[in-house]
Amino acid sequence: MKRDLSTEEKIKAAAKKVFMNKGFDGCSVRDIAKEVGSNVALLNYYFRSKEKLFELIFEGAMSDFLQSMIEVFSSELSLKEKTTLLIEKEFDFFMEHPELPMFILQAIHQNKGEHPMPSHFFEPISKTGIFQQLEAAQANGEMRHISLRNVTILLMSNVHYPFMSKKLTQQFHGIDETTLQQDLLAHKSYVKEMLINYLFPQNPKQ
Amino acid sequence: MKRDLSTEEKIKAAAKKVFMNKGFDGCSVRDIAKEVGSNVALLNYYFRSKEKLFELIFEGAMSDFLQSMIEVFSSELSLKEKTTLLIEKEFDFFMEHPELPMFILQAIHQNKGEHPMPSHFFEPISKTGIFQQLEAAQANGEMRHISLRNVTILLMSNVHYPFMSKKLTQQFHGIDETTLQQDLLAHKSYVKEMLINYLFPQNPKQ
DNA sequence: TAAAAAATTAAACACTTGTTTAAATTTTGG
DNA sequence: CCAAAATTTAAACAAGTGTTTAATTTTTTA
Repeated sequence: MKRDLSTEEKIKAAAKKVFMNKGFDGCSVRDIAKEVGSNVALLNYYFRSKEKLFELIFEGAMSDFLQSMIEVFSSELSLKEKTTLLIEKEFDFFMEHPELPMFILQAIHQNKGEHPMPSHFFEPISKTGIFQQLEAAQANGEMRHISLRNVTILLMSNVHYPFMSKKLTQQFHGIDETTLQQDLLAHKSYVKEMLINYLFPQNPKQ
Repeated sequence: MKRDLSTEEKIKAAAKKVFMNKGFDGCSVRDIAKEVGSNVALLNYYFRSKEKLFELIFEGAMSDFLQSMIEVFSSELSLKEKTTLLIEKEFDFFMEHPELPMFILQAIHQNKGEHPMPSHFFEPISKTGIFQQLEAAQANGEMRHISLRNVTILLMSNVHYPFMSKKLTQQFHGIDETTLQQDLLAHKSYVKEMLINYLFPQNPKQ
Protein backbone atom coordinates (compact mmCIF):
# COMPACT_ATOMS: atom_id res chain seq x y z
CA MET A 1 0.00 0.00 0.00
CA LYS A 2 2.80 2.36 0.86
CA ARG A 3 3.91 3.90 -2.40
CA ASP A 4 7.45 4.81 -3.23
CA LEU A 5 7.39 8.52 -4.02
CA SER A 6 10.76 8.61 -5.71
CA THR A 7 9.33 7.80 -9.13
CA GLU A 8 6.61 10.39 -8.80
CA GLU A 9 9.19 12.97 -7.77
CA LYS A 10 11.50 11.96 -10.59
CA ILE A 11 8.71 12.53 -13.07
CA LYS A 12 7.91 15.93 -11.59
CA ALA A 13 11.56 16.93 -11.76
CA ALA A 14 11.86 15.77 -15.36
CA ALA A 15 8.60 17.44 -16.32
CA LYS A 16 9.72 20.69 -14.73
CA LYS A 17 12.98 20.60 -16.63
CA VAL A 18 11.40 19.80 -19.98
CA PHE A 19 8.45 22.18 -19.61
CA MET A 20 10.79 25.00 -18.60
CA ASN A 21 13.03 24.44 -21.60
CA LYS A 22 10.47 23.78 -24.30
CA GLY A 23 7.14 24.95 -22.97
CA PHE A 24 3.90 22.98 -22.83
CA ASP A 25 3.39 22.86 -26.58
CA GLY A 26 7.06 22.45 -27.40
CA CYS A 27 7.43 19.03 -25.83
CA SER A 28 5.68 15.68 -25.90
CA VAL A 29 4.96 13.38 -22.99
CA ARG A 30 7.50 11.05 -24.58
CA ASP A 31 10.16 13.72 -24.21
CA ILE A 32 9.43 13.78 -20.50
CA ALA A 33 9.33 9.99 -20.26
CA LYS A 34 12.71 9.83 -21.97
CA GLU A 35 14.08 12.34 -19.47
CA VAL A 36 12.77 10.14 -16.65
CA GLY A 37 14.05 7.02 -18.36
CA SER A 38 10.73 5.23 -18.27
CA ASN A 39 7.55 4.49 -20.11
CA VAL A 40 5.03 7.09 -21.26
CA ALA A 41 2.14 5.36 -19.57
CA LEU A 42 3.77 5.97 -16.22
CA LEU A 43 3.15 9.69 -16.48
CA ASN A 44 -0.57 9.11 -16.85
CA TYR A 45 -0.47 6.56 -14.07
CA TYR A 46 0.79 9.11 -11.54
CA PHE A 47 -0.68 12.25 -13.07
CA ARG A 48 -3.84 11.85 -15.06
CA SER A 49 -2.76 13.77 -18.14
CA LYS A 50 -0.09 15.99 -19.64
CA GLU A 51 -2.21 18.98 -18.76
CA LYS A 52 -2.66 17.99 -15.13
CA LEU A 53 1.07 17.43 -14.84
CA PHE A 54 1.72 20.84 -16.30
CA GLU A 55 -0.70 22.52 -13.93
CA LEU A 56 1.15 20.95 -11.03
CA ILE A 57 4.48 22.22 -12.29
CA PHE A 58 2.99 25.62 -12.99
CA GLU A 59 1.56 26.00 -9.52
CA GLY A 60 4.86 25.07 -7.95
CA ALA A 61 6.65 27.56 -10.15
CA MET A 62 4.12 30.26 -9.33
CA SER A 63 4.56 29.58 -5.67
CA ASP A 64 8.34 29.99 -5.96
CA PHE A 65 7.72 33.03 -8.08
CA LEU A 66 5.83 34.82 -5.30
CA GLN A 67 7.74 33.40 -2.37
CA SER A 68 10.22 36.27 -1.82
CA MET A 69 7.41 38.76 -2.07
CA ILE A 70 5.47 37.26 0.80
CA GLU A 71 8.58 36.72 2.90
CA VAL A 72 9.72 40.31 2.56
CA PHE A 73 6.28 41.82 2.95
CA SER A 74 5.70 39.89 6.15
CA SER A 75 8.85 41.26 7.81
CA GLU A 76 8.95 44.17 10.21
CA LEU A 77 10.70 46.75 8.07
CA SER A 78 10.03 50.14 6.60
CA LEU A 79 8.70 50.22 3.05
CA LYS A 80 11.99 51.57 1.80
CA GLU A 81 13.87 48.73 3.46
CA LYS A 82 11.37 46.22 2.15
CA THR A 83 11.83 47.49 -1.38
CA THR A 84 15.59 47.15 -1.18
CA LEU A 85 15.33 43.70 0.35
CA LEU A 86 12.78 42.55 -2.21
CA ILE A 87 14.95 43.54 -5.14
CA GLU A 88 17.91 41.86 -3.46
CA LYS A 89 16.08 38.61 -2.75
CA GLU A 90 14.24 38.33 -6.05
CA PHE A 91 17.45 38.95 -7.93
CA ASP A 92 19.37 36.33 -6.03
CA PHE A 93 16.53 33.87 -6.50
CA PHE A 94 16.25 34.43 -10.25
CA MET A 95 20.02 34.18 -10.57
CA GLU A 96 19.48 30.56 -9.47
CA HIS A 97 16.27 30.07 -11.48
CA PRO A 98 16.54 32.30 -14.53
CA GLU A 99 13.98 30.36 -16.56
CA LEU A 100 11.16 30.99 -14.13
CA PRO A 101 9.92 34.43 -15.23
CA MET A 102 9.68 33.37 -18.87
CA PHE A 103 7.97 30.12 -17.94
CA ILE A 104 5.34 31.86 -15.83
CA LEU A 105 4.62 34.67 -18.26
CA GLN A 106 4.49 32.40 -21.27
CA ALA A 107 2.10 30.00 -19.56
CA ILE A 108 -0.21 32.84 -18.59
CA HIS A 109 0.14 34.48 -21.97
CA GLN A 110 -1.02 31.34 -23.74
CA ASN A 111 -3.49 30.31 -21.06
CA LYS A 112 -1.81 26.98 -20.41
CA GLY A 113 -3.02 25.33 -17.28
CA GLU A 114 -5.81 26.61 -15.10
CA HIS A 115 -4.82 29.81 -13.34
CA PRO A 116 -6.97 30.48 -10.29
CA MET A 117 -5.03 33.71 -9.74
CA PRO A 118 -7.38 36.49 -8.63
CA SER A 119 -7.80 35.70 -4.96
CA HIS A 120 -5.69 32.54 -4.71
CA PHE A 121 -2.44 34.43 -5.16
CA PHE A 122 -3.55 37.94 -4.30
CA GLU A 123 -4.91 37.20 -0.86
CA PRO A 124 -1.73 35.92 0.82
CA ILE A 125 0.02 39.09 -0.33
CA SER A 126 -2.85 41.27 0.75
CA LYS A 127 -2.75 39.65 4.19
CA THR A 128 0.80 40.84 4.78
CA GLY A 129 -0.63 44.33 5.16
CA ILE A 130 1.69 45.70 2.49
CA PHE A 131 -1.07 47.77 0.91
CA GLN A 132 -1.87 49.66 4.08
CA GLN A 133 1.84 50.23 4.63
CA LEU A 134 2.11 51.68 1.13
CA GLU A 135 -0.80 54.05 1.66
CA ALA A 136 0.63 55.11 5.00
CA ALA A 137 4.08 55.76 3.52
CA GLN A 138 2.55 57.89 0.79
CA ALA A 139 0.44 59.83 3.28
CA ASN A 140 3.64 60.31 5.30
CA GLY A 141 5.43 61.91 2.46
CA GLU A 142 7.99 59.13 2.77
CA MET A 143 7.05 57.70 -0.60
CA ARG A 144 6.12 59.06 -4.01
CA HIS A 145 2.45 58.91 -4.92
CA ILE A 146 2.30 56.02 -7.34
CA SER A 147 -0.45 53.45 -7.41
CA LEU A 148 0.27 50.01 -6.06
CA ARG A 149 -0.19 48.61 -9.55
CA ASN A 150 2.38 50.94 -11.03
CA VAL A 151 4.85 50.17 -8.28
CA THR A 152 4.37 46.51 -9.09
CA ILE A 153 4.98 47.08 -12.79
CA LEU A 154 8.13 49.08 -12.09
CA LEU A 155 9.54 46.47 -9.76
CA MET A 156 8.68 43.46 -11.88
CA SER A 157 9.94 45.05 -15.08
CA ASN A 158 13.38 45.65 -13.66
CA VAL A 159 13.63 42.35 -11.82
CA HIS A 160 12.02 39.87 -14.20
CA TYR A 161 12.86 41.12 -17.66
CA PRO A 162 16.65 40.87 -17.50
CA PHE A 163 16.30 37.13 -16.97
CA MET A 164 13.67 36.72 -19.65
CA SER A 165 15.87 38.46 -22.17
CA LYS A 166 19.07 36.57 -21.37
CA LYS A 167 19.38 34.94 -24.78
CA LEU A 168 18.35 38.10 -26.62
CA THR A 169 20.92 40.12 -24.71
CA GLN A 170 23.65 37.55 -25.28
CA GLN A 171 22.96 37.30 -29.00
CA PHE A 172 22.48 41.02 -29.37
CA HIS A 173 25.77 41.97 -27.75
CA GLY A 174 27.59 38.77 -28.60
CA ILE A 175 28.62 38.01 -25.03
CA ASP A 176 29.01 34.77 -23.10
CA GLU A 177 27.17 33.57 -20.00
CA THR A 178 29.82 34.82 -17.58
CA THR A 179 29.83 38.34 -18.96
CA LEU A 180 26.04 38.46 -18.86
CA GLN A 181 26.12 37.25 -15.26
CA GLN A 182 28.31 40.23 -14.39
CA ASP A 183 25.98 42.59 -16.23
CA LEU A 184 23.07 41.20 -14.24
CA LEU A 185 24.86 41.82 -10.97
CA ALA A 186 25.58 45.38 -12.04
CA HIS A 187 21.95 45.75 -13.09
CA LYS A 188 20.83 44.70 -9.63
CA SER A 189 22.64 47.54 -7.92
CA TYR A 190 21.59 50.06 -10.56
CA VAL A 191 17.98 49.05 -10.11
CA LYS A 192 18.20 49.27 -6.34
CA GLU A 193 19.62 52.77 -6.47
CA MET A 194 17.35 53.97 -9.26
CA LEU A 195 14.11 52.65 -7.82
CA ILE A 196 14.82 53.70 -4.25
CA ASN A 197 15.75 57.20 -5.43
CA TYR A 198 12.61 57.39 -7.51
CA LEU A 199 10.10 55.84 -5.15
CA PHE A 200 11.50 57.44 -1.99
CA PRO A 201 12.82 60.83 -3.09
CA GLN A 202 14.57 63.21 -0.70
CA ASN A 203 12.08 65.96 -1.44
CA PRO A 204 8.91 64.03 -2.21
CA LYS A 205 6.68 65.59 -4.83
CA GLN A 206 3.14 66.46 -3.91
CA MET B 1 3.08 35.10 -65.18
CA LYS B 2 2.05 38.04 -63.02
CA ARG B 3 1.07 36.63 -59.69
CA ASP B 4 -1.59 38.08 -57.47
CA LEU B 5 0.12 38.86 -54.18
CA SER B 6 -3.04 39.23 -52.16
CA THR B 7 -3.19 35.55 -51.27
CA GLU B 8 0.43 35.47 -50.22
CA GLU B 9 -0.12 38.55 -48.10
CA LYS B 10 -3.30 37.12 -46.64
CA ILE B 11 -1.39 34.04 -45.56
CA LYS B 12 1.35 36.12 -44.00
CA ALA B 13 -1.18 38.19 -42.11
CA ALA B 14 -2.98 35.09 -40.87
CA ALA B 15 0.28 33.39 -39.93
CA LYS B 16 1.39 36.46 -38.02
CA LYS B 17 -1.85 36.58 -36.11
CA VAL B 18 -1.85 32.88 -35.25
CA PHE B 19 1.86 32.66 -34.43
CA MET B 20 1.60 35.72 -32.20
CA ASN B 21 -1.33 34.27 -30.29
CA LYS B 22 -0.30 30.65 -29.95
CA GLY B 23 3.41 30.49 -30.74
CA PHE B 24 5.13 28.24 -33.23
CA ASP B 25 4.48 25.03 -31.31
CA GLY B 26 1.04 26.05 -30.14
CA CYS B 27 -0.54 26.08 -33.57
CA SER B 28 -0.80 23.83 -36.61
CA VAL B 29 -0.56 24.83 -40.25
CA ARG B 30 -4.23 23.91 -40.46
CA ASP B 31 -5.00 26.59 -37.87
CA ILE B 32 -3.36 29.11 -40.14
CA ALA B 33 -5.10 27.76 -43.22
CA LYS B 34 -8.43 28.01 -41.43
CA GLU B 35 -7.63 31.64 -40.55
CA VAL B 36 -6.90 32.30 -44.22
CA GLY B 37 -9.97 30.36 -45.28
CA SER B 38 -8.10 28.08 -47.63
CA ASN B 39 -6.32 24.81 -48.06
CA VAL B 40 -3.27 23.70 -46.08
CA ALA B 41 -1.28 22.91 -49.21
CA LEU B 42 -1.43 26.54 -50.18
CA LEU B 43 0.87 27.50 -47.34
CA ASN B 44 3.54 25.14 -48.62
CA TYR B 45 2.92 26.36 -52.15
CA TYR B 46 3.85 29.94 -51.26
CA PHE B 47 6.24 29.29 -48.39
CA ARG B 48 8.12 26.03 -48.40
CA SER B 49 7.33 24.93 -44.88
CA LYS B 50 5.81 25.97 -41.56
CA GLU B 51 9.30 26.78 -40.32
CA LYS B 52 10.16 28.97 -43.31
CA LEU B 53 6.87 30.82 -42.90
CA PHE B 54 7.63 31.36 -39.23
CA GLU B 55 11.10 32.66 -39.95
CA LEU B 56 9.60 35.19 -42.32
CA ILE B 57 7.13 36.37 -39.71
CA PHE B 58 9.85 36.44 -37.10
CA GLU B 59 12.17 38.56 -39.19
CA GLY B 60 9.42 41.04 -39.92
CA ALA B 61 8.56 41.22 -36.25
CA MET B 62 12.21 41.69 -35.33
CA SER B 63 12.49 44.46 -37.84
CA ASP B 64 9.50 46.27 -36.35
CA PHE B 65 10.94 45.57 -32.93
CA LEU B 66 14.14 47.50 -33.68
CA GLN B 67 12.64 50.13 -35.95
CA SER B 68 12.14 52.92 -33.39
CA MET B 69 15.64 52.34 -32.08
CA ILE B 70 17.27 52.98 -35.43
CA GLU B 71 14.99 55.92 -36.22
CA VAL B 72 15.74 57.69 -32.96
CA PHE B 73 19.43 56.90 -32.94
CA SER B 74 19.83 58.30 -36.43
CA SER B 75 18.34 61.66 -35.49
CA GLU B 76 20.35 64.75 -34.60
CA LEU B 77 19.58 65.02 -30.92
CA SER B 78 21.43 64.92 -27.62
CA LEU B 79 21.60 61.58 -25.88
CA LYS B 80 19.21 62.77 -23.22
CA GLU B 81 16.70 63.82 -25.86
CA LYS B 82 17.17 60.57 -27.71
CA THR B 83 16.48 58.59 -24.57
CA THR B 84 13.25 60.48 -23.94
CA LEU B 85 12.19 60.13 -27.53
CA LEU B 86 13.03 56.44 -27.64
CA ILE B 87 10.93 55.65 -24.59
CA GLU B 88 8.12 57.72 -26.06
CA LYS B 89 8.21 56.03 -29.47
CA GLU B 90 8.70 52.49 -28.27
CA PHE B 91 5.86 52.86 -25.84
CA ASP B 92 3.49 54.22 -28.43
CA PHE B 93 4.49 51.47 -30.82
CA PHE B 94 3.97 48.68 -28.31
CA MET B 95 0.65 50.17 -27.31
CA GLU B 96 -0.38 49.29 -30.86
CA HIS B 97 1.49 45.97 -30.95
CA PRO B 98 1.52 44.65 -27.40
CA GLU B 99 2.15 41.04 -28.40
CA LEU B 100 5.45 41.78 -30.09
CA PRO B 101 7.86 41.70 -27.15
CA MET B 102 6.55 38.35 -25.93
CA PHE B 103 6.62 36.91 -29.43
CA ILE B 104 10.23 37.92 -30.01
CA LEU B 105 11.55 36.85 -26.65
CA GLN B 106 9.72 33.55 -26.71
CA ALA B 107 10.98 32.72 -30.18
CA ILE B 108 14.54 33.47 -29.17
CA HIS B 109 14.15 31.69 -25.85
CA GLN B 110 13.09 28.48 -27.57
CA ASN B 111 15.34 28.91 -30.58
CA LYS B 112 12.47 28.88 -33.05
CA GLY B 113 13.52 30.05 -36.47
CA GLU B 114 17.05 30.85 -37.47
CA HIS B 115 18.31 33.98 -35.74
CA PRO B 116 21.23 35.55 -37.57
CA MET B 117 21.37 38.25 -34.93
CA PRO B 118 24.96 39.11 -34.02
CA SER B 119 25.93 41.40 -36.86
CA HIS B 120 22.72 41.32 -38.88
CA PHE B 121 20.83 43.36 -36.31
CA PHE B 122 23.69 44.89 -34.38
CA GLU B 123 25.39 46.57 -37.30
CA PRO B 124 22.59 48.92 -38.42
CA ILE B 125 22.38 50.16 -34.85
CA SER B 126 26.12 50.48 -34.55
CA LYS B 127 26.18 52.51 -37.77
CA THR B 128 23.97 55.20 -36.24
CA GLY B 129 27.00 56.22 -34.14
CA ILE B 130 25.03 55.86 -30.92
CA PHE B 131 27.89 54.10 -29.16
CA GLN B 132 30.34 56.92 -29.76
CA GLN B 133 27.71 59.39 -28.64
CA LEU B 134 27.25 57.43 -25.43
CA GLU B 135 30.96 57.35 -24.69
CA ALA B 136 31.21 61.06 -25.42
CA ALA B 137 28.28 61.89 -23.15
CA GLN B 138 29.85 59.88 -20.34
CA ALA B 139 33.23 61.55 -20.85
CA ASN B 140 31.37 64.88 -20.79
CA GLY B 141 29.92 64.19 -17.43
CA GLU B 142 26.52 64.59 -19.04
CA MET B 143 25.67 60.95 -18.46
CA ARG B 144 26.18 58.43 -15.68
CA HIS B 145 28.90 55.86 -16.28
CA ILE B 146 26.96 52.74 -17.14
CA SER B 147 27.95 50.28 -19.81
CA LEU B 148 26.03 50.28 -23.06
CA ARG B 149 24.76 46.80 -22.24
CA ASN B 150 23.38 47.88 -18.89
CA VAL B 151 21.71 50.91 -20.40
CA THR B 152 20.08 48.56 -22.89
CA ILE B 153 18.86 46.25 -20.15
CA LEU B 154 17.43 49.16 -18.17
CA LEU B 155 15.60 50.58 -21.14
CA MET B 156 14.24 47.31 -22.47
CA SER B 157 13.13 46.12 -19.05
CA ASN B 158 10.97 49.15 -18.50
CA VAL B 159 9.63 49.35 -22.02
CA HIS B 160 9.08 45.71 -22.99
CA TYR B 161 8.09 43.99 -19.80
CA PRO B 162 4.87 45.87 -19.06
CA PHE B 163 3.45 44.57 -22.34
CA MET B 164 4.70 41.05 -21.82
CA SER B 165 3.07 40.90 -18.42
CA LYS B 166 -0.29 42.34 -19.47
CA LYS B 167 -2.28 39.21 -18.69
CA LEU B 168 -0.36 38.55 -15.48
CA THR B 169 -0.98 42.10 -14.32
CA GLN B 170 -4.65 41.97 -15.23
CA GLN B 171 -5.23 38.69 -13.47
CA PHE B 172 -3.10 39.67 -10.52
CA HIS B 173 -4.90 42.92 -9.82
CA GLY B 174 -8.21 41.86 -11.29
CA ILE B 175 -8.47 44.80 -13.67
CA ASP B 176 -9.86 45.18 -17.16
CA GLU B 177 -8.11 46.16 -20.38
CA THR B 178 -9.03 49.84 -20.10
CA THR B 179 -7.67 50.21 -16.60
CA LEU B 180 -4.45 48.47 -17.58
CA GLN B 181 -4.15 50.79 -20.56
CA GLN B 182 -4.25 53.75 -18.19
CA ASP B 183 -1.66 52.14 -15.95
CA LEU B 184 0.60 51.66 -18.95
CA LEU B 185 0.32 55.33 -19.89
CA ALA B 186 1.18 56.28 -16.32
CA HIS B 187 4.08 53.85 -16.42
CA LYS B 188 5.42 55.55 -19.52
CA SER B 189 5.80 58.91 -17.83
CA TYR B 190 7.18 57.36 -14.65
CA VAL B 191 9.80 55.52 -16.68
CA LYS B 192 10.74 58.62 -18.61
CA GLU B 193 11.24 60.64 -15.46
CA MET B 194 12.97 57.84 -13.55
CA LEU B 195 15.38 56.83 -16.27
CA ILE B 196 16.29 60.36 -17.32
CA ASN B 197 16.92 61.32 -13.70
CA TYR B 198 19.04 58.26 -13.20
CA LEU B 199 21.01 58.21 -16.44
CA PHE B 200 21.48 61.99 -16.64
CA PRO B 201 21.77 63.16 -13.03
CA GLN B 202 22.11 66.82 -12.12
CA ASN B 203 25.35 66.17 -10.24
CA PRO B 204 26.82 63.26 -12.12
CA LYS B 205 28.71 60.74 -10.03
CA GLN B 206 32.34 60.03 -10.84
C1' DT C 1 -9.99 31.59 -77.99
C1' DA C 2 -6.85 28.02 -77.09
C1' DA C 3 -2.64 26.53 -75.11
C1' DA C 4 0.39 27.42 -71.16
C1' DA C 5 1.13 28.86 -66.60
C1' DA C 6 -0.28 29.73 -62.06
C1' DA C 7 -3.21 29.06 -58.25
C1' DT C 8 -6.04 26.18 -55.53
C1' DT C 9 -7.86 21.98 -53.95
C1' DA C 10 -8.81 17.23 -52.06
C1' DA C 11 -6.64 13.33 -50.70
C1' DA C 12 -3.09 10.69 -49.15
C1' DC C 13 1.54 10.17 -46.99
C1' DA C 14 4.31 8.79 -43.10
C1' DC C 15 4.90 10.16 -38.56
C1' DT C 16 3.91 12.04 -33.95
C1' DT C 17 0.57 13.18 -30.60
C1' DG C 18 -1.87 12.12 -25.78
C1' DT C 19 -4.17 8.42 -23.83
C1' DT C 20 -5.74 3.68 -22.81
C1' DT C 21 -5.56 -1.26 -22.40
C1' DA C 22 -4.03 -5.35 -20.80
C1' DA C 23 -0.27 -7.99 -19.54
C1' DA C 24 4.05 -8.40 -16.82
C1' DT C 25 6.75 -7.29 -12.93
C1' DT C 26 7.62 -5.77 -8.32
C1' DT C 27 6.24 -4.72 -3.71
C1' DT C 28 3.39 -5.31 0.15
C1' DG C 29 1.02 -7.38 4.07
C1' DG C 30 -1.06 -11.21 6.54
C1' DC D 1 5.40 -17.67 1.40
C1' DC D 2 1.70 -16.24 -1.29
C1' DA D 3 -2.23 -13.82 -2.66
C1' DA D 4 -3.29 -9.00 -3.38
C1' DA D 5 -2.05 -4.58 -4.42
C1' DA D 6 0.91 -1.35 -6.60
C1' DT D 7 4.03 -0.37 -10.12
C1' DT D 8 5.91 -0.65 -14.69
C1' DT D 9 5.82 -2.00 -19.33
C1' DA D 10 4.80 -2.85 -24.38
C1' DA D 11 1.47 -2.29 -27.59
C1' DA D 12 -2.31 -0.34 -29.62
C1' DC D 13 -5.67 3.52 -30.21
C1' DA D 14 -7.71 7.28 -32.73
C1' DA D 15 -6.68 11.84 -33.81
C1' DG D 16 -3.57 15.34 -35.33
C1' DT D 17 0.98 16.65 -37.34
C1' DG D 18 3.73 18.78 -41.54
C1' DT D 19 4.32 17.74 -46.18
C1' DT D 20 3.59 15.91 -50.89
C1' DT D 21 1.09 14.38 -54.89
C1' DA D 22 -1.84 14.73 -58.50
C1' DA D 23 -5.90 16.55 -60.19
C1' DT D 24 -8.77 20.69 -60.90
C1' DT D 25 -9.81 25.40 -61.44
C1' DT D 26 -8.44 30.00 -62.59
C1' DT D 27 -5.57 33.30 -64.83
C1' DT D 28 -2.39 34.70 -68.26
C1' DT D 29 -0.76 35.39 -72.74
C1' DA D 30 0.06 34.93 -77.45
